[in-house]
Amino acid sequence: MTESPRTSARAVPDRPVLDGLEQRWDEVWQAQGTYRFDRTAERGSVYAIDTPPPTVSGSLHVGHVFSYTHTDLLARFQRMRGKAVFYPMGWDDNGLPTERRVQNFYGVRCDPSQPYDADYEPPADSGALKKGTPQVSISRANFIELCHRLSAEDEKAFERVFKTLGLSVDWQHTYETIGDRARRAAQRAFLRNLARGEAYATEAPTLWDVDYKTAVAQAELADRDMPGAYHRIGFGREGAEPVFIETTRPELLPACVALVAHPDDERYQPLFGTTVRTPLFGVRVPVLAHELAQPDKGSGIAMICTFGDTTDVTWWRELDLPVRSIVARDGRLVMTAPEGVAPAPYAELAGKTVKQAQKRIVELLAESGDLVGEPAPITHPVKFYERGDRPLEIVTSRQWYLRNGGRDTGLRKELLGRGEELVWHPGFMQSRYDNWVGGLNGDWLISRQRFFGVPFPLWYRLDLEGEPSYDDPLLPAEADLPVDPTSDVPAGYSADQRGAAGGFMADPDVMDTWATSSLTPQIAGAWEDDPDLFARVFPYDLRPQGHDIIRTWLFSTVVRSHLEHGSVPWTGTALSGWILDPDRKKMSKSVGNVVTPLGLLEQHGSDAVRYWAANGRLGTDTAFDEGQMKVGRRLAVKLLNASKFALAFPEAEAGAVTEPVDRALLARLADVVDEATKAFEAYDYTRALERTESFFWAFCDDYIELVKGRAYGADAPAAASASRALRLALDALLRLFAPVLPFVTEEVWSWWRDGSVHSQAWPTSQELRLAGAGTVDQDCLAVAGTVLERVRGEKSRAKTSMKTPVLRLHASGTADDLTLLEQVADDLRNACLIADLTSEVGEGPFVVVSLELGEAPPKVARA
RNA sequence: GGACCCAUGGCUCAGUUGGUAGAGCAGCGCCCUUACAAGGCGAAGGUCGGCAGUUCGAGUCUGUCUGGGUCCACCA
Repeated sequence: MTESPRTSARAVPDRPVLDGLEQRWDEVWQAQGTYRFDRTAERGSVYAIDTPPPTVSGSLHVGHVFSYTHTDLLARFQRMRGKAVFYPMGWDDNGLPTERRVQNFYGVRCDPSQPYDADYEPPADSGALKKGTPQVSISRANFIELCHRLSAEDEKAFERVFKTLGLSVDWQHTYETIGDRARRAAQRAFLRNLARGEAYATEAPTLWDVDYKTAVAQAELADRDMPGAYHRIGFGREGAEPVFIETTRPELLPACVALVAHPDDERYQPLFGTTVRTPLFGVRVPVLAHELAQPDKGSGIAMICTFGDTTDVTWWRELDLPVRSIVARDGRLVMTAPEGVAPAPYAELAGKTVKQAQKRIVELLAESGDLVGEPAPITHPVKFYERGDRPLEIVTSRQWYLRNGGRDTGLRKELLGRGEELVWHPGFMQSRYDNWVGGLNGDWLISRQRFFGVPFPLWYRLDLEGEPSYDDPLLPAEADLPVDPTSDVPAGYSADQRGAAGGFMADPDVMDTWATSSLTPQIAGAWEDDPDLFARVFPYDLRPQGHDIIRTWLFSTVVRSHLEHGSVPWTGTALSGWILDPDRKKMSKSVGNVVTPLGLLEQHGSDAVRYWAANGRLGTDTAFDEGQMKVGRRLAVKLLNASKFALAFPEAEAGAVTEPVDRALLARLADVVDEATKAFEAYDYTRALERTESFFWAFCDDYIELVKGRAYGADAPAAASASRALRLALDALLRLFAPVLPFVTEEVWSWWRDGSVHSQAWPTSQELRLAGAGTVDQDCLAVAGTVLERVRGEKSRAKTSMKTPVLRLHASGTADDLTLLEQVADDLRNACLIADLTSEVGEGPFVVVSLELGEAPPKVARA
């Protein structure tokens, strides 16, 4: 492909092409600030978007291209409707994904006990590390430096993809979730939550990832089917047969604190109130009754361990049982047996992983005869951290929580009410929200025992023994935020008092990434930092996002806004669907990594890829379909060529649309504008595109063919009417296509118009009706279409060229039809090469009665 | 176990308030026609997952079943 020659800024190229449009127009848009937010606009004329900050942990994938295009379509429509569009971009670079990427990329591990090394440099061949390369321990500060370094590189790459894709983001409004502004907002919001009693810390059993060594929240859980086995184990009784339980976690036997059966279970009623002895470890545990025990499960009686699953936690709490923990935070069994547990057999398990311990204890139980029969294999769902590799354990630890209605019916109702206030696109997605909020079983655990995150902004006083007092933390002033309590010093203390008796210590934890992400409206809108801006954008108009994170991002954002501002964070939300493999599965990582966004954009062109994305309705999963991209590319090419044709004739004076066909075309286009507008207003960009596209192809195939002869012809007024109508139609069409095909429409616009098409007003039917001289009968186009179709059909059937003349054509229809025919007769003679066009009044619809083809013209070799 | 979405020609999908189905792609045939051959034109191809209802009439409303998919819950 060669670059189209362009002699001046306003000329139609001889051979227009799509290649290179992305770079050329992105540069112009950035230079001219085409998408800059007008921050003098009043709230009423602002359209504010709470853009999803993509996770910066590698590369964007096809799904991003898909859903971010959806947002851009809506943004561009709103902009053309006269709104000042606030369309920021954020980078979600804090949290575990970045840590994991840094670990793998540089082959390092964060060890908070290491001192900072100012001269540390990661290995030069980073990024090509083989799996299993031993990780180098570096300090927390060095680790965080690497997080910043790597995420900054990724963010540059992401920005390039988004610009190539043509997102009309205002790149002057960007933020990072680990940036100062985000940390300040997250800490400020937390301090206010704390002051209002919405945030609290407590020591309790929590779900724990043994690899990441952090607590995780309910919203981050994922069930995975895992192989397991029921082990039937006997518990000894004084002077009676043993009681048999079945468990999938025999390794937790040393942590057993009771047995439990349903109160109505007659088999076990005699045992309630008695005690039994755990095999191997000889601990005396009570047999208790609780409604949660299911008689039909296993043997109907379960062992309660501290802690095997969340039901254990419930039993432990409600039955007021002691703690006998054996699983440490690294996923290994503690070295010392809990009190009362026989040390000898336990010593065989100490230090082993849960998996290893299970293997050994099964051997021990088999040897001792306490294991009955062979373990019965089953497959059962096991809770995982959604990013984790090993099943979650439950450990007791001190954690921060934020009230989210999980333990408070009143708050839960209010939050359901907020969901009701939102306009959901599509509407059925609200049930996801309702399901989730209705099913919450605890408050939101917001603390993480990690490094690259927003630290909790507080310190604890140390008493004279050096023990922290958690009840009255030392808090920073809001004006001092953000703070890092591990390096900053609380007011009234000096740095050398850190960790000293009578001094202070930092809260060691960072916030859950969602605790920051839930504040994206506040961060992007510069809450408190720039009250003027915030007032112009909040509450936002739109939250676009994936439907998989309704329970996390969407819900948590509603929670924060409800607590802090007493309102919804936005008035509407648009949920994009998944990208599916050609075999209808969710787009797999492997495919997603092979098909890189930039590669796609380069191969098909951004407009073509956007066209494919625009065909995916909100909330609907869409197949990854390069065929659709080819169709989109063809559409863009067609737009270039049709525009070139439409602009080939001299510009006529205003009001020169006189011919019925021309006026009918504009009238039909006016209807299309109305439909597209209505669809876009309802967030149905797909329908808007479909209507526009359908009109456009008819415009090319029928209308242009019909008026071509007249436009080239010598009848000046008639030619002027065609030229004028072509330009009016093109003008409106370019604007209708502009949200979907920003590059090609801008290119064509630049051939004959000033400014950017993206700054123009969205077309209205009114302007077309005015230009097209009011209401006209569109049916002459239908009559012409009937003739065109028939003539093409006959020529095709006769396997002859479209240049073959029609000697005679005879049509029949109502008197009205024949009047319409008369209006288009000249154009039809030109377009179809009809020598003799006759008609008669007849019954029924307009129809071509007969036609006779002439001789095909001699084939002439083209130059 | 609870909730939600989907099921229309080989493939991907339209079908707005109910009136006997539309498009694109693929396949097939034809055409170098002065905007367009990485193009254009044309013909063919479905009775709308099954069943039962409401209705004069249902792809389009109700119930039910089947088959996909998703979310949540359970997970001794």
